[in-house]
Amino acid sequence: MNQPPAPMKPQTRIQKKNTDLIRTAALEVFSNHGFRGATLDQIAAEAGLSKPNLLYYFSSKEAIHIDLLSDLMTTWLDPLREMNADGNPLAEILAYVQRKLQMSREFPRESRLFANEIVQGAPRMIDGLQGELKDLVDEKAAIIQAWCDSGQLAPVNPHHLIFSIWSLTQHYADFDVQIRAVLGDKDPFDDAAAYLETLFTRTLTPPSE
Amino acid sequence: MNQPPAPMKPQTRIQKKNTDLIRTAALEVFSNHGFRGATLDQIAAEAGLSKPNLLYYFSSKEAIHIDLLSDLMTTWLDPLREMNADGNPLAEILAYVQRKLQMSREFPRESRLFANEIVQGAPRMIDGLQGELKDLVDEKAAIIQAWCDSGQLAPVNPHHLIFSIWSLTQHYADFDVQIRAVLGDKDPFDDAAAYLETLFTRTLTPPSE
DNA sequence: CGTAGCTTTGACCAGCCGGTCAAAAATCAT
DNA sequence: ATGATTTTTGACCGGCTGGTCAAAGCTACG
Repeated sequence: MNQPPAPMKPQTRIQKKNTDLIRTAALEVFSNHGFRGATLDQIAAEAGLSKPNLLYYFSSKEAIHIDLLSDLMTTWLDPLREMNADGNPLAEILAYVQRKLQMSREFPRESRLFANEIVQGAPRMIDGLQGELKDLVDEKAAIIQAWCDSGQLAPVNPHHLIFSIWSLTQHYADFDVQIRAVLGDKDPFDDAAAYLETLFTRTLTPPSE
Repeated sequence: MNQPPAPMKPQTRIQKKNTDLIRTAALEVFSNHGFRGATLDQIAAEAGLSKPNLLYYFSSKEAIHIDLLSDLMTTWLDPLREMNADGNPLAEILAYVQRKLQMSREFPRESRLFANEIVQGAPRMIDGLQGELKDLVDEKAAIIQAWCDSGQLAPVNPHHLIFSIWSLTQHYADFDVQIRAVLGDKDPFDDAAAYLETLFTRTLTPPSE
């Protein structure tokens, strides 16, 4: 049989090499231009392959995009999963903030891919958002609520706390151009880390008394 | 002479009506699909005009987009311009936060148009970012710095404070889909307003002593 | 070395999309 | 009313883009 091995795990070494090449190239192009703005020719050029060769490994442009997004959803939530109900509340949250900021620094393409998709209504992610993501957020929000109730954290709306962490950290990847336009080309991440540490410490430290 | 009146101010009543129709339609389509994802046919349909008719009023698809963006840049910065060096520092900043959040609530399309453009590297806005926007931000950052120095605000990095206000407020427009996926379809803005009030109050209230 | 299966590609296609144009329709000035 | 001007549109075009296909090249293995 001659069937392109698109949806299943790659098997031969050359299949693994080329699907990885394609994923990397597609991430670069999709994150810079969005789904509709990206072309298969661009992705092929970036990957150093011919266009029909891309379509030998993935059945369509959309298949590549979906492949990237489904990978992304899980890895993107990993830092939140690590938040531990048994740790020190403030330390756990500050560590989560720093992990998330670190992801914006190391993986800005992934962040922008995500942002592009959400801003345009997440047509290809809505299921994941309402399922995996909502469940995890609700679970962690309950933990934060418990921390507030026990007086270990100053009282806050737990869901909006999580939204604010996403917002503030991803902003440094997604709006990178704007930030550099204002600050010049100096790397903003060290200052950002210090600022966010201060902001969340002041917001969450319970009133000493 | 027969010259399309595209770049100058509309004159006849019918010109004003149709350019406004087109702007409204284009805002809807561009904000939902991005520049590349939007088509002239979509915009024409949304405006209730024929495609050649669009191009009678605007010389190209890009001309419509640029028209929207240049309007946006100034109105988007208005809330920041209103921040008054002579007012009460904390109150001034909290009022700015609420104005900006209100804009996300009332004009989510404008916010998403802006976000789409920035995330993809702002190819058509970079000049405005490095000019008008940078100048205004530097000016207001100096005011905030003075407030911190005089002890009226807790010390913070002024530029990153401004970034955080942008990030947190625009998030509720740009990532609306994600927020509603987690919270359900209940309007999140009232809770957001309360949360942001708390967050910035705690962050900026100087240590009482 | 031969061959069976995996990989690569040049040539091609149909549909879409931004944009043009000439002519028709509507509007306006007198 | 009527001629001049503005507005509208159907028909069309060339280039791009996602995707196909058959044939050629390559690899692994007996």
